[in-house]
Amino acid sequence: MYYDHRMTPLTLDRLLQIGDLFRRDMERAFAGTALTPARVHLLWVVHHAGPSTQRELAEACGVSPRNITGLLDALERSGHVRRVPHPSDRRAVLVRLTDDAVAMMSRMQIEHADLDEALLSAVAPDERAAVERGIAAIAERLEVLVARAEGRPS
Amino acid sequence: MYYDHRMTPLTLDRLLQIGDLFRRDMERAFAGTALTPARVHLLWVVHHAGPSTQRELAEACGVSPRNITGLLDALERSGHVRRVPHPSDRRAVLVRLTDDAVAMMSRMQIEHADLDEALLSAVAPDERAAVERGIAAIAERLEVLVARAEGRPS
DNA sequence: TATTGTTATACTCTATAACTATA
DNA sequence: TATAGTTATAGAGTATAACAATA
Repeated sequence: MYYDHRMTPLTLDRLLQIGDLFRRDMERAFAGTALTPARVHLLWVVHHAGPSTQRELAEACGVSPRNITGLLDALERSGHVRRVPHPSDRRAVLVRLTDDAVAMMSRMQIEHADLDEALLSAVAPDERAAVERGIAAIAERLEVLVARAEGRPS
Repeated sequence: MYYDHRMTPLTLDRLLQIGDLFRRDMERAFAGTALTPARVHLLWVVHHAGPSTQRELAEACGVSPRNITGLLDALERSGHVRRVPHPSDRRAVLVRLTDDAVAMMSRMQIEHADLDEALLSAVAPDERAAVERGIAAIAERLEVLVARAEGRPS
């Protein structure tokens, strides 16, 4: 929560507020279950990438391999993923969603798209295309600025 | 990181990506110091609210009072805040920024506004007003949806 | 009796470093 | 020698519950 509560918040504050609201809502939605935002994100990555090694998942999530081990331990206990042997590399494992998890992620993907639509419907119809373009442009600009600050000019 | 990497990401994915990029950049910027995103956010709240009780800060940050105790312990050790006696309630303390922290937060506020401008300058000038309106509308809509989901119809 | 903040405890997310088993 | 994943260790953020001092 890095946003401000002044009379007229900066657009950047609004953008940060959106991320926080989303995360908080996800935590609430999964309260009492084994799922957390980090674990759901990992499921999301596996859902879209298909069976993957832990190394690949660490890369895709932008976290350390060790962190993936811990998240997967929890997701395996809760029955959302299985670790199966890699067919050609006995060091590695392939992470797969269970059938239940596949069904859950499919539902979640639909809800995600529904939420996207519900949010965009708050925009004036004749401005919607501009808003979608603008948000994409802002995200891309920020990506460039962050990459530059990290010293890897993209 | 709840966004997707498909060819044409949903606008919602872009919005979540923006929040993650911002947080990651802040972590990088403060690496090696005592500051973290949660602590900076707390400084930000104190900077804007003025001297406050821990109870008030917990409310403003949306976290437990116990959590504020821990964040303030670290910020006091690092010389960013002081706890001073409350003038009329001997149970409570007033949290104040140190002079150094005030100076730092003032600089940060300027940088924050500069970043806001840098991001919006990525938007076509004739669409900028629509994009600002649209993002505000999306944030407000999401706030309503989350409040409803939490069972406190706003 | 209610409130402010702390101590006690616990869980999650995260990281680095050292180690094992394989390549 | 390099890579995939785990064990060991540690720090940060978060929560609830029990407690002290004060209101």
